[in-house]
Formats: sequence, structure tokens, C-alpha cells
Amino acid sequence: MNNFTDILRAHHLKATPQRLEIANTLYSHGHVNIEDLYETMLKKFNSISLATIYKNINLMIENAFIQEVKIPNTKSVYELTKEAHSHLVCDNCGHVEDISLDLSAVSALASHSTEFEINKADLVFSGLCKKCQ
Amino acid sequence: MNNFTDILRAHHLKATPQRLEIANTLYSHGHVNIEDLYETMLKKFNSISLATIYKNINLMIENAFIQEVKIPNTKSVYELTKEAHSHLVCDNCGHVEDISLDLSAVSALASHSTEFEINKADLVFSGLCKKCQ
DNA sequence: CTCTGTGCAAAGCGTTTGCAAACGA
DNA sequence: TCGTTTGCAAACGCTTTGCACAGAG
Repeated sequence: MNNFTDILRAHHLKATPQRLEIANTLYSHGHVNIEDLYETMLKKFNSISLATIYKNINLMIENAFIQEVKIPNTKSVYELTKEAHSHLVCDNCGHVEDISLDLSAVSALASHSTEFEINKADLVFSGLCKKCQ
Repeated sequence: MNNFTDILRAHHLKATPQRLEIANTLYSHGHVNIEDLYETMLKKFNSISLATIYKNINLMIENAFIQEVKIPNTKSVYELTKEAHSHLVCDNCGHVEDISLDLSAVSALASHSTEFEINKADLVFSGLCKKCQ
């Protein structure tokens, strides 16, 4: 019984092979879109259905086990939930990288001038990764 | 001949009443999603088609006249292109507000540690607006 | 054994496309 | 007038749903 099995059960979700493979794929790839996830899953489950992928992705999002990352001009990718962080996306190859940044100063500024009560900050940088420059 | 007419023509786009109304709606509302834009447009053009809205939105995005803002957990909204800025979204009422923030420091940090060549930063704060707190 | 999850096929929904008629320049 | 744009209807692609069977606990 591995880690993902425990987490799934903690949410009263059965640890099916399909779910564990989704978790493993997200873990090893970091960020994947639905299409790539489906392609990857097909290698281990030759008759897996897209419906199963969608049902599980939605279920795991509801249980805060994974998160959707919306990216300008492209499809969303999904990642395992971890501490708050920002993203960098390469406009050329699509590579997505995480970065931990302290946004408390800008958040405070934004909060003060707008009187919003801020509880989340989604920041996505676009540009060119090292390889694509 | 107003301002939007000029801008449209500068992009070799005909200044049709439908296009001018899209521009005016974005101007007066600030941020609108497709559905709301369609509802608003219907008041002036009772037989306007969603296809026309989509065609024009896409055309205007291609011409950098307007921009899509992707928001976590909701539909995208569209806004007239202006200087770079960040957004605040109210999780309760959906209100979207602009804010001008200096992100050069965080961008520099992100760029240095990842070796990305950053050329854009999309930042969306989520929380509660003053009215909804 | 029971109830949840899977896979399939069909339905749903938002978006795009093709085309004839209308319109802007 | 000529090329572009509109509105309609059909097509599309992605996502969701219903249901019978399979599988986890």
C-alpha cells in the first residue's frame, strides 16, 4: 500500500489501479493535460476510457487531491496539490515549471488598494525555457 | 467616427455596428464572458448570432485589440487590451477588478532561478471583494 | 457480498465552419 | 460594385451522463 492509496482512502475513494496510475503519472510528469494523460494511461490500460479519466480527474479535484492550472493560449494542465507556488510556461515547447515565490508583498499591495480579502494568487509567467531560447 | 472605428480600420477590419457594440460593451463593463456579452448584445441586435460574437472575439484577439483572461474555476472573461496589469476576482459575486502592480522583482527572481526568458506575467488573485466580505 | 468504479455508447454543450444574403467602403 | 461580414444551420470536439458489468473492500 503506497502513499497515494492512503490519500485516496482518506477521501473515501477506492484505490483502483486507474486512479493510482493517474496519481503516478501526475507525480512523474509534474504537469499533464487530459490528452497526454490519456495517452500515457493507454500504455498501461489498453481499454481505459476517457470517461474514466474525466470522472477521476473531477473527483480528485473536488477532493483537493489535484489541481487544474489554467494557462494562457493553451489547454489546462493538472498537477498534484502541493504548497502554493507559481508557474512558468514555455511558449515554444509547452514545458511547465514550478517556482516558489513570496507574493506576500504584492498581495498586500493589491489587498490594500482594492479592499479585497485575498486568499489565493495564481501567477503564470510565459516566455522561453532555457532550451528554447 | 469614434475611437473604436479608427482602431478597427487600422487593423483592416470593417467597423460594423456589431463590432462597435462589442468594443463598447467591453469598454463599459470592463470584463465580460461570452454569455454575458451575447445577452448584452441581444438588447441592441435582436437577431445577432453567437457565431458572430465568436468570430469577432477571435478576430479581435488575433489583432491584439482585446484579450482573454483565464480565471480559476470559472469561464474566461474578455477585456480591451491596455497596459499590463493583474486581476482580482471575487469568489462570491464574480466581480473582476484590475490592478497595476510592479512584478519586476518577482519576475527577476523567477527568471534567475529557472533561466526562463520571461516576457509576460499573468496574475489573478482570488478572494472576496469589499461588498462580499 | 455490497457498493463503488469502469468502459462503452449516447447525449450535451460550447465553439467553429460553410454558405447565401446583407452590408460597409 | 466588390470583398467582407452577418446569421443561420450543421458540424465539431471536448466533456458528461446512463447503464450493465467488473472489481475493491
